[in-house]
Amino acid sequence: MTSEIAPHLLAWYDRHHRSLPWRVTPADRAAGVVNDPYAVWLSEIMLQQTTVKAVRPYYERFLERWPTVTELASAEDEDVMRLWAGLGYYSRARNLIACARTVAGDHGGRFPETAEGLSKLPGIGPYTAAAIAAIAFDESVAVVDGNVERVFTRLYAIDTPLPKAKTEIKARVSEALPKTRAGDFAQALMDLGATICTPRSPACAICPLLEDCEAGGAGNPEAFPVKPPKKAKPVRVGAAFVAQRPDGAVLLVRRPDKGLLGGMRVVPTTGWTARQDGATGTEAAPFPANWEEKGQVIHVFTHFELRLSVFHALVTSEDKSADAFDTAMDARWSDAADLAGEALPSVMKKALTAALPDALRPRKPGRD
DNA sequence: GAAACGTGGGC
DNA sequence: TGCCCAAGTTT
Repeated sequence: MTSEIAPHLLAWYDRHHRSLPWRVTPADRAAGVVNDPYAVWLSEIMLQQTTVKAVRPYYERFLERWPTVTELASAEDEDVMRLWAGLGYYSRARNLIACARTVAGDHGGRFPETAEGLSKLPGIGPYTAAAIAAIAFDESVAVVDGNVERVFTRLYAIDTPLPKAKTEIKARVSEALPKTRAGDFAQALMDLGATICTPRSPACAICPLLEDCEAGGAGNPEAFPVKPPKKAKPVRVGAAFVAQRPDGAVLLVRRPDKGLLGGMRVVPTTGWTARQDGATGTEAAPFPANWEEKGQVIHVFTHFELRLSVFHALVTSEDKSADAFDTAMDARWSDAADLAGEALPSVMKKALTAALPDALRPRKPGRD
């Protein structure tokens, strides 16, 4: 029998859609307002594994600073990393730059209009390609993200563990696709997942798809989706060294493009290997100075917990060694007043604050 | 297919 | 407090 999912869902979406800065409302769309593919792309990249609440201010700042993909393509890499700082998953920012330059350079400043074309661009995988194609170009494609996985495993009580269940989920979404309003359908599914069909305590009583839903009918929606067990999170140990000049400037280096915190600014650190012992003291300092331990920072990454011992030293003119810290790691002194605006990941903001409580205040920190 | 890759918020 | 989670992609 014909699925009633799309009509039920779209009727609900017309009344209850969320208002989001990157979104054209159903009413606007009906009035002929079109989505800006650049805005859709930017929001989709930022929203990967990231909450709407966290994304909103970043999205606004990016769009104001770089209103078009061509302007973003011309941006300095480090300026992009600065504005991305704190949002996490920094390879997204590096891929954002690469993608903008490809679109500007190879596609005349226009995004490809199909999921297939979009998926060839850096940072755009199966989900994002489908989402942009549906939302910006109204291509009729299945847009499957974590929300959609949750909604559909519940609708059909799919108990195959993720990610193996993805094939069946995608097939079910495809057969539920409406003939029109592909973008609204995708966004409606995500809104439903975010506001009604939530991971815990879903609001089945007010769900527009309750009569279509197997798990909802059975009263066990929280049994879905089935996920594989998680692995234990190892602890890693290291040290961070905050070198400061008498004028307050702090020595920063740049992380390599690939890997953890790639392309971001940090103070000199030891490696963060899996070892539990060893170089967490001044013997691992980047150069000799009057290092003093100021505290410890614990920061939890996706796949390990980091315990960082934070050292501080006032570097005088006699400490030539600090200047010898050369361009291989792109080292430079950051003025005290500039520090808060640097491309510092959150873990490094914690470390700096541990050494210098006022270091990241917008105004110049306290004199020495 | 599994592992790497950030962060802040909710309960 | 600690675990889970959020519009995934890349290698």
